[in-house]
Amino acid sequence: MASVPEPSADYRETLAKVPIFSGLTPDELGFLAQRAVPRHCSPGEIVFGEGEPCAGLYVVERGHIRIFKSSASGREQVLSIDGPGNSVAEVPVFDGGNYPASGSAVDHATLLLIRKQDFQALCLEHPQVALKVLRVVGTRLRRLVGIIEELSFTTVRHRLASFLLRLAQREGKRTAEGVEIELPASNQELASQIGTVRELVSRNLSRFQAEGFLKIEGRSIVILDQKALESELDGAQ
Amino acid sequence: MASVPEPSADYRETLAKVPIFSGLTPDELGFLAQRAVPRHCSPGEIVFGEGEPCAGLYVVERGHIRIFKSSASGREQVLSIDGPGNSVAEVPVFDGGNYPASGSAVDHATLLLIRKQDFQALCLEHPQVALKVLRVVGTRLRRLVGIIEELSFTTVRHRLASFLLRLAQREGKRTAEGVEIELPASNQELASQIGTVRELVSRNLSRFQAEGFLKIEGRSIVILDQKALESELDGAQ
DNA sequence: AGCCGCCTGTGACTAAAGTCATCGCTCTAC
DNA sequence: GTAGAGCGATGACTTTAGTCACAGGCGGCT
Repeated sequence: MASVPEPSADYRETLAKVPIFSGLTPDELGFLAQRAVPRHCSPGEIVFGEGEPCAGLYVVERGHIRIFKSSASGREQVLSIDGPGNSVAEVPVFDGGNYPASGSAVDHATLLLIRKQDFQALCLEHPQVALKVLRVVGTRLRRLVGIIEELSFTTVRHRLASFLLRLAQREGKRTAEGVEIELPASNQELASQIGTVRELVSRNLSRFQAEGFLKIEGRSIVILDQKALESELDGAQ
Repeated sequence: MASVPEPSADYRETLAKVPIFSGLTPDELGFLAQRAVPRHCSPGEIVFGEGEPCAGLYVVERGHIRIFKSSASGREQVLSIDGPGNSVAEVPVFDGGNYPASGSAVDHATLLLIRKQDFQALCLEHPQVALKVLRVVGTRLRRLVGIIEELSFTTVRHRLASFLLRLAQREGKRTAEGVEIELPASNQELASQIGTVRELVSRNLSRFQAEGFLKIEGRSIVILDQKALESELDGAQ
């Protein structure tokens, strides 16, 4: 039964790994750790829903959180996926509004909730923390601008190519044939990450395969001709 | 020659009106005002270009700044338009990166540049300033999420309807027939604000007119049937 | 085994989005 | 006035996106 961590584990270790808390002393981390509310989520579970009042900020300890918008007709658009060491929902903590999008757990995830008022107090005492949050939010904002750019200027084919290349760069394994990458759990999920529907993902993947750019092996893919995929990008339409 | 303001005007007044500086004392405002670099821009002039290193944050004193992305093929996507009292380019000041998008003056605009290091110093001394910046950035982030939502889930027709209604709500004048609003200078410009091309704006406006929703009178429009326009929104497709 | 739920892949279709070319209007410069 | 630039409207067309329907595969469960 080694699977359960120490019952009343100290969260300091987790918090110390989070960039926005990197400048804090052990005491200060302890203060936060004491007040943090742990939460476990099963795959698919909603962590917070769009429009709900904001309880606070979540720090991801284990697993991944998917931030997304959903439409009336059931489509979803993923805004970001955050893993261990990331924080999510920093924004509504500061502007007082509700959550602007929903968050769900991708896999089994462990989170720490830092309550709004605790966090604001911390920022007033430690201005560097606020500056670090600004940096994190800045990155988030850049990512959103990137999504807008892709949605506004490019085709599904282009976005898929760029998605695959990004995956390859981050977690691709070099093999004899080419770079092997692991696709998201389903085409539906991939579709919501690049802003389209399941069918178009399937079709465009097949087409890439037919063109000899890649080889599909179930949920993993081998990129055979990376150059060709890259050349899909510069036309930028 | 009354067009030129006092040569060495004090910028404190301007800065005092900016939300992020609202908690500062006159002395502190004076400190900033002394270091601020004034800048005048003519209509269409580029204030900063995407990818350029960030000099600092701009406060809009007069006129309007248009923040936008442009594509290789010449299309543009407007991210926001900020007027007097707003600040622009807060983000790259904090994350150290380059400007994520370009900024251009819509009309004759007067700006104050607050240099990066001055502003960071201010935030460290006055944590509340950082918190206020976070609030502003939060608003910006929400707006971007809104754009993504519209681009990803809706049609041009829908976005146009929602754009007109937003305009009507903010600056519409009630008349006997309906609400009168003033369109952006050109259809091209309107197109980049809702993420499409000139022709589709023209066509969809005509179509709305043909359907009796509105009446086009040059660059201004009278919304005759607001309910009808609103009902374009809920289908959310 | 047999059924169910969930996923993929595809063909056939509709409907948006975007492109291209053209016409006509208006304003400005000369 | 006249030529040219710039913009709007519009028709004809191409391309892309999205929808619908259905066939099959795979795994879990009873």
